[in-house]
Amino acid sequence: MKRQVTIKDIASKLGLSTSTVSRALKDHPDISPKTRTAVKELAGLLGYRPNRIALNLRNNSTRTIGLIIPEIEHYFFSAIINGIEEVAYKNDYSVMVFQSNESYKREVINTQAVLTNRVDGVLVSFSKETNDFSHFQKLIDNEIPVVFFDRTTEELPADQVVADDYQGAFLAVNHLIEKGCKKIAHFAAPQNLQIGKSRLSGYHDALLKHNIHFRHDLVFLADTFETAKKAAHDILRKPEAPDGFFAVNDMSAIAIIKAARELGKRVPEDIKVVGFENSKSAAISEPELTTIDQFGFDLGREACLMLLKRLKEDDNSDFKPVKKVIKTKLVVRSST
Amino acid sequence: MKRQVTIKDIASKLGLSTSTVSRALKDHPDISPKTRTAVKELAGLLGYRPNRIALNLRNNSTRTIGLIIPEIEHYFFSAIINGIEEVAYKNDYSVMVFQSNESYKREVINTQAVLTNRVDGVLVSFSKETNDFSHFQKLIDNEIPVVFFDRTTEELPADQVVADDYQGAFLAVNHLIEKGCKKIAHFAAPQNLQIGKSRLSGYHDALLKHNIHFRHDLVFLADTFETAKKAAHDILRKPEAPDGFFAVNDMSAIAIIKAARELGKRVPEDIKVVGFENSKSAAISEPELTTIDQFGFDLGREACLMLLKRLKEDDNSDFKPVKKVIKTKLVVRSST
DNA sequence: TATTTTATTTCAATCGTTTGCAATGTAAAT
DNA sequence: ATTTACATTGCAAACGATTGAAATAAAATA
Repeated sequence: MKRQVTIKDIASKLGLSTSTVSRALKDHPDISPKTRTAVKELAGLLGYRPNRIALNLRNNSTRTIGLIIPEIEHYFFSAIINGIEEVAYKNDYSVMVFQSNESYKREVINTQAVLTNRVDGVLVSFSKETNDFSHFQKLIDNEIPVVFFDRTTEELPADQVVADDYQGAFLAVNHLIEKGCKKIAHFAAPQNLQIGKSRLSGYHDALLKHNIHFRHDLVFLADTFETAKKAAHDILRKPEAPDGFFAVNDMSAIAIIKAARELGKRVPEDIKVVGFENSKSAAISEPELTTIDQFGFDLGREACLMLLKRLKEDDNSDFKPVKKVIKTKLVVRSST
Repeated sequence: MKRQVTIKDIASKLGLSTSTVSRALKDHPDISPKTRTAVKELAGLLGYRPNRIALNLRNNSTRTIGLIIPEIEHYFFSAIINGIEEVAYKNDYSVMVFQSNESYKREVINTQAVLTNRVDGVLVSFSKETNDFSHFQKLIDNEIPVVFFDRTTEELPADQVVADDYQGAFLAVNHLIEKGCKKIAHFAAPQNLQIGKSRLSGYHDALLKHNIHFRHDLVFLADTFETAKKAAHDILRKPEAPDGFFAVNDMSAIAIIKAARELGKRVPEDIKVVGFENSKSAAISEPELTTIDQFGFDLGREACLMLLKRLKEDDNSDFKPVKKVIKTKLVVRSST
């Protein structure tokens, strides 16, 4: 690696001390106009750039945010990263990305990586496998601000940003009922995830509102394309199959539509389907998918803003976790 | 921020010098077994973690890779990031992500950010707007290894990893011809991008092979869903509309299918469509899209491996840029 | 016992920048 | 001409860890 131009180089070339150069570069009033311009000129000429690493060491801060996320290759998460990066960029922060790949073990390693990299703060959406949160507690113990988004927990004293999952689910199921569905199934996420619970309870309460009996045997654990396709096949083959489906995400919903078509059922005539996410794929599927917009970009933005706010606070002795809820929206398309 | 435990704390608590502690922690043979175990024990007790920032400064290296990418919210790029992060993770590197959002201006700023953050190397796929590469040249001038992927240029002395765009395009168009298409249109990417050129020439040569005359008026600049949808609408309404379409990416291809359906044309009976990417959406569209698999994950892996290899080299006086081409594959589905 | 060898440990510089305080120089005030 | 004030600049320590060279201690040899 080529040696970068340092403040020392400028100093010696000008016969000055490093302190003077340092002050000149940042317009310290003590420095005479002559030396200031001379320093700045030479700095420009040599292409001097302050060494961030040295500053990091001195200031004990890296202006870097760590992001721990299940998988990037998922529209919702990439939308969130987009929002995060946008805010970070505007505030002159950089983002380090760590994928857990839905693995608890890897997530623990990620938290360590985030620590060794001495990031200023961390944004987390944890893996489906995660039930123990002590690795995140360790971050908090190190006084590194943590903001959870989407996949969050109440067990830790940390800020949260989530979509209004309950409201979204309620809207979705309410919509199905209004469209005439009598028997509505729910393809749910694992119940260790708060989003799994909230969406299930939104489903539950929407049924309740319309005096439809909640049935445990209409709730299925199926939150990926593959599992949902398989489950939908089984369910739709039965005589008394549901006429409405509320899936915990778009991929599962699309899998249901695919399965229905394969079995010769028409969507939305025979069965109606609502997803959750409003991904690109939702607008592409045939018929186009009615879904709940989760506003991933905004969620990312808010999470990052919240973290930056924490980073500005100097005193966190009276820390009170804040929970921000992003309203969701029903997007009606032709699958209902 | 809580002060972290340092080597100094351990030293003073044990009545030793920092040098001894440092050596003890890394099993230096000079250190006596007694002190070594004592140091290690206390280090474990206090939860000592070496300060990476201090090491960064000393070693003038951050074990960090900068990634400059047009947009994360695009399946192909997120697949690439996934591959990159995988390799980086395994080699104990971290990845900093910078989006250009297809903006030249922002891309220039990104290269500056990458410099100030003192990353060890950079992976780049440049924006559609980029025609001038001097900002990347600046990275190279600073002796920061740069590897370009997907969107690359021959103008700079840097490694490249690309999909075999020519071959992919050739396969796609050849397939359309074999399926009986007589008049094949191409929805192309901007021609300042190498991928735009290569895919066009693959299209051109496949026609040539089958003695089909290449017609300029069958090539359209349309590489997004919106532009493609609009173009397809216009084209398909004409009397002598094409019976085959080769689109530069899946989104454009899906837009063509959507437009065709809206105009009452059947796919694949009336027109056949091939995309490029093999995104999640390709498997979801109706009919499912025949496409070229670009192996984004592998492309990301290879690009990162290539960069890491460069980082290991100490002497780059006889630098010879390497270009790695990832073979593509035709994935036949029901749109042809 | 004196001297050499060997095993441990410490000193001090280094990485690049910042900053409180001391030191220098110069011009104004006495 | 001497003191005072003020404007500039330099010194040195600090951030945390590493490392060549010097220093000390202990053990081995003569």
